[in-house]
Amino acid sequence: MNKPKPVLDPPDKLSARDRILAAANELFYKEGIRAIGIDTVIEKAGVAKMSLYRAFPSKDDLIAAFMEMRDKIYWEWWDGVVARHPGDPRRQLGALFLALAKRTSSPSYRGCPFVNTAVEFPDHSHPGRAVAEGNKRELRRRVRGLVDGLGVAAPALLTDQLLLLMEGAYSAGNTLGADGPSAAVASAAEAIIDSHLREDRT
Amino acid sequence: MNKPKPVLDPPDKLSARDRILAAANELFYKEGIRAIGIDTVIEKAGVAKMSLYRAFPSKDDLIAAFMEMRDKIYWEWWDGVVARHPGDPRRQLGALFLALAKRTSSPSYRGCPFVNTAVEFPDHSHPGRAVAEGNKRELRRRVRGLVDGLGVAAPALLTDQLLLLMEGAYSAGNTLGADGPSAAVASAAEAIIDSHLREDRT
DNA sequence: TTTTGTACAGACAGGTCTGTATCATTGTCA
DNA sequence: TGACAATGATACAGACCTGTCTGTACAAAA
Repeated sequence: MNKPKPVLDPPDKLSARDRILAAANELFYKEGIRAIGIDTVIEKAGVAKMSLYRAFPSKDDLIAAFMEMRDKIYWEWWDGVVARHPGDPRRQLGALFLALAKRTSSPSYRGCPFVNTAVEFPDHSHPGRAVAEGNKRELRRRVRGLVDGLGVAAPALLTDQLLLLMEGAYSAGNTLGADGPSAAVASAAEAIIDSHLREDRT
Repeated sequence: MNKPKPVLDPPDKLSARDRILAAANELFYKEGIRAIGIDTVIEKAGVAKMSLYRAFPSKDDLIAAFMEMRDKIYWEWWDGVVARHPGDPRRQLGALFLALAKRTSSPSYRGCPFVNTAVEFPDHSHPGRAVAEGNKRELRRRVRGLVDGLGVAAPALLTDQLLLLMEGAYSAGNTLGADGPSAAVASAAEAIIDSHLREDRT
């Protein structure tokens, strides 16, 4: 009888689960996971509390799902950039670092979500942190794959050096902001790669 | 009733304030600030709750004091490393990056406390975050000071590239651990610096 | 001795957190 | 129409959080 809500989400084809995940994605990234309570998530998602706990048995499960969603999006972005230069690892790396510089220099950038989750949850057995660490291991694996295509003498070293630049851009984008060092990441990668190629030639 | 306030701390026993700060330093760094409650701090410090609130009006004030303590320690460490090669910015940078590699490759390393606090508190007006951002700005200023001594053509760019490596070592030390890329930071810095010096020569 | 500053111990208030229980409502499809 | 699954609304439990309050102990200063 009492109907205070006029159901203002008409063709909301998204399921409650998807709306929850979308809300958590935004809130967790922008405000931090520990800072956001379940009530804030369900309010933003426009969903009942029980709908959340039916889809995710606990907050940790929601955090893990949030991380897995970010992981999936990340590699889709990665594949999209890499696909622009098929068979050319040198250009693929260049494009990745250029895209990275742009992304981490955005004013709304709040750091790498995987790093942030690792910071908020020191326990390695936390399901969210586990996904985050998996992302970083996969990142190392993929960069190594591209570096191997360059034919340098020390591919493992170059891989790690490039990873440092990527992680640095993520972190500096958060702490120093859009005017920070993140914009220099592409040129730094070029310099490092060139130094390895040059050494290879001698 | 003007009190001269000699404040002779008994050498055998730290003041309540110092014990609180020491406990918070350990707990906040190892477990995260939001994860640690006041009760945990006072229990570890062996101190009454009112002793904490007399020394620090609020938890935020304790966080800020923790950050300031870390900031002080950080620059003392920095000055100690730099002092080993007076008047030689090239060697000073090399020593800093070598020390950084060692520090961030320790198994107990949990990331840069300033970065971690910035991650946990997105609000720029938070007193703890303010100190953290100040530390990063000062870091940029100091690196720039050393780079200026190298006489390269693009000191601002080299500064930012080196900062990316430093931040990357901090971050990777946390997410990828002791076997991660952090150990490569010194060689990466050498390569970047050399590339600038070489370009300068041409 | 009296006063004062500092500290410990513990109860408590008021709020927020995660997670559960119960019931009402809606949309879909047979 | 009727059954059923998904969802909404809401109250609640129990834990934990920050911060306050009261009372006690002790040592140094006045």
